Amino acid sequence: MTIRTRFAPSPTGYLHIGGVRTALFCWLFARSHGGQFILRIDDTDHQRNVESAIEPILRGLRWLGIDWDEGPEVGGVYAPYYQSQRSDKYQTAVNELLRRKCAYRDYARAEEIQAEREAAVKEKRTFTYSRRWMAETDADISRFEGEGRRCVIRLKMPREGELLIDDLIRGKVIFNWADEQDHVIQRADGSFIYHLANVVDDEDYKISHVIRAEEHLSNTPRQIFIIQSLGYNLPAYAHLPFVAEPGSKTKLSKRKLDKYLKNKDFAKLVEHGKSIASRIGLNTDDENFNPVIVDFYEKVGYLPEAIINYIVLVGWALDDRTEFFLMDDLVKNFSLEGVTKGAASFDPAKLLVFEEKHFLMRTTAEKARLCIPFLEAAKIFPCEYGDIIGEVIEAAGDRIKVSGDILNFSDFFVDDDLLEYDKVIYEKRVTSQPEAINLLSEFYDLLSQQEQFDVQSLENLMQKFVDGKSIKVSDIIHALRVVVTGKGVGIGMFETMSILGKKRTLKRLKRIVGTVHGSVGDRF
RNA sequence: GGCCCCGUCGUCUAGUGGUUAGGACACGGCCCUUUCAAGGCCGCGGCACGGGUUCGAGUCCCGUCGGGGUCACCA
Repeated sequence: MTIRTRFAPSPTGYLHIGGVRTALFCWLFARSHGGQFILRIDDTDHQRNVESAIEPILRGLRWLGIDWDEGPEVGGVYAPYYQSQRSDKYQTAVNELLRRKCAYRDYARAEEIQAEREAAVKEKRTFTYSRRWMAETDADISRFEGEGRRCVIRLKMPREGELLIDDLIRGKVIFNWADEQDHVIQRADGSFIYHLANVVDDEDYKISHVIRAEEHLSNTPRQIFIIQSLGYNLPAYAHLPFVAEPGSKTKLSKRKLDKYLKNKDFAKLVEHGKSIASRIGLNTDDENFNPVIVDFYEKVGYLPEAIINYIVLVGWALDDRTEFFLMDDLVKNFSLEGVTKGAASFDPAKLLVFEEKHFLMRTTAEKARLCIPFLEAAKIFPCEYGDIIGEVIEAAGDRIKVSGDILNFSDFFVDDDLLEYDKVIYEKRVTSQPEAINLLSEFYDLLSQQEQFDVQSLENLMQKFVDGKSIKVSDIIHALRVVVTGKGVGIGMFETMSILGKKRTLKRLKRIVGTVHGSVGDRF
């Protein structure tokens, strides 16, 4: 049997991180068995703007390396892959269900059904529709229509017996048919409900394994009823636990950002993302600028393989020690048996660890290629010092974990006369230190006579300088850092000067100690 | 509330009757240190509870408790 799985997103306009996990597991299962992965758009209830609402989803999946064999933009033998374009198939199925008396026309008004439901709740019993407005004969139909009623089509569910589902992840799950409702499958306006469309599509597309989130487990019986009624092939089911909120078991939701921000690690993730996004002119107030949505990571410069590596481990494990995976490793090793049953919460801190590991694996040239777009977006590139980017990246080492982090080192690329200073740090390290300017001034003179500008020579020079004055390196180096880089933190000071070179280092120093041996200038 | 699912360190997990319950992240301490990272070493920390079954239970059974999902003319 050919393994065929599918991921069926609704056109919501964004790709949820939990959706990614589901899609990834479906994709991995198909790929690891030499099968096919199908993408289908569940747009039965959305009429407008479908194209713009699925674009972010398709782009997100592609960015992550999750490609589809059949579906939007690639077509396939069972096209179309949009539910909105398959109404004729659904109508045929509904007619057949009606013919086989597995479904019926129901003329109840919404309030009438509601009244029955409320009565059941009041009497504390399971609600079971009386089928009072069920029409199975032409006489019934004309009578109800004579009363001005309109009908929906409902499933005529069994009212006794059990259903056993053998789920690949949960094992055997038993449902009582009597607990199930006569669900609507076609609305009064003629449109179709998800459950019906879903089953018809899975049959038509020859889906062998339905791998989806756990929230669908409860509505599997009604789908199996349709499958059995129509004589379709029963797919294998695998219900995945969902991705939960940080530190909780509740399903992760895009709309609860405010709540998640109370989590320290989550807040840090957002903060970090915002600091990058704001520098490249992105609107960080956009509701989709949110770590629950995949777009966030792409915008800030995360590596897709890091997201994949992290998210696959939320609810799946190979063994007791292997954590680092590339896509190929996953295709080789993935199996549904490794999927865990409990909901697993999203851990922003651990995600960042995977990002770091994957980023550090890249060569300097690759990192540069990833970082440059951010410098361009921040209008720092193109610039005349562009060729030192490789040196900066190497010196920065793991201080750059995400491509956008290169912006923390933009001071290397700005014009020496336009360097901006962190006022607070400047005050602390220079203005409020009486000796600072004099020391820097003397060091400036030494530097200007220095030929060798490599790290070791500069370090030796500094050592000699402080030894001669009976002070410590730390008594001057902080002031030196602010003056040369504008910041209080950064890569090693001698590396910094070495990368900038003698000319630029002196130029920057001179802005502050320009009035040699003089007082603090009113530079800003 | 009915039905269904789930329950190992704070978090992600390994564990398929006999383990000093393992790893990773986070956290704490020490070392290193010109800042920030990183790195090295050490440490804290868990089988939800109660009954069974068994020579022996995190692992099997029952119950309790806790968490979650679902009960739409949403998907």
